[in-house]
Amino acid sequence: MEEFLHITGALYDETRVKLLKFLWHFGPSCVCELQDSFGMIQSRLSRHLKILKDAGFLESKRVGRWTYYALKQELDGYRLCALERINQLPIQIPQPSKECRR
Amino acid sequence: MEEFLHITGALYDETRVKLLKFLWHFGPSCVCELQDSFGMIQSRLSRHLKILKDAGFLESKRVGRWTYYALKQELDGYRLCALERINQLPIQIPQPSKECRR
DNA sequence: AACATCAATCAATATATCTTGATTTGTTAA
DNA sequence: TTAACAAATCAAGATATATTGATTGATGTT
Repeated sequence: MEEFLHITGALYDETRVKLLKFLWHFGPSCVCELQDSFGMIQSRLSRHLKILKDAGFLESKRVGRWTYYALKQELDGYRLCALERINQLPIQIPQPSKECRR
Repeated sequence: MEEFLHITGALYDETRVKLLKFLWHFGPSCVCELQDSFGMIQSRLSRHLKILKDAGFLESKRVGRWTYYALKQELDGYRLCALERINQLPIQIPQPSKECRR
């Protein structure tokens, strides 16, 4: 139960849904890129990324000063089902910011 | 997006998850039965049932004084996927109360 | 009609979550 | 070592959700 609520809680936020779709489309991104793309301050994004990571959707890798977040490769049935649904949603996600891609 | 958040919001609550599993196992139930089984007051259950209904999981039918809530027959992909996951969860759900089954 | 029963809704409080700005931690470059 | 940058964490306030008890609405019974 605890894990299920953890997952659904992570999915119950517009920003996090958009982050999942963004990462699906554009691949691993550092926080500062997401900051640029989404026009949100750093602490806000860090928090949402942490929630998605803790819920088992994302993994992170530190490269130098940057931390890259990406969808986990092996998503189980329910998480995958949710992700597929999210990708079908007709929602606008921001474009990746070019200057921050490294 | 709105609908997706509506669905996930409905799933993000322990009582509602248990209600879904209960209704799956024991079929249509009136509010007063759920009241007995779950040991919760009426307004609390009414509210949760309304949320599940509005999110497209339940339908209700009035029979005399009683309102029976039941899982919708035609659940789409994502709702069905969530429901299957819920039924796999190793959680305790209350037994149906015998005196209120009519 | 008067009353009892079942359910929905409302108001108030409690609890949880989100957002922001500031601080702290970790890394790289000068 | 100092400075600059990227990210994580913390504290405070704002917003949303949950719970309770009371009220209202609807149905059935006497």
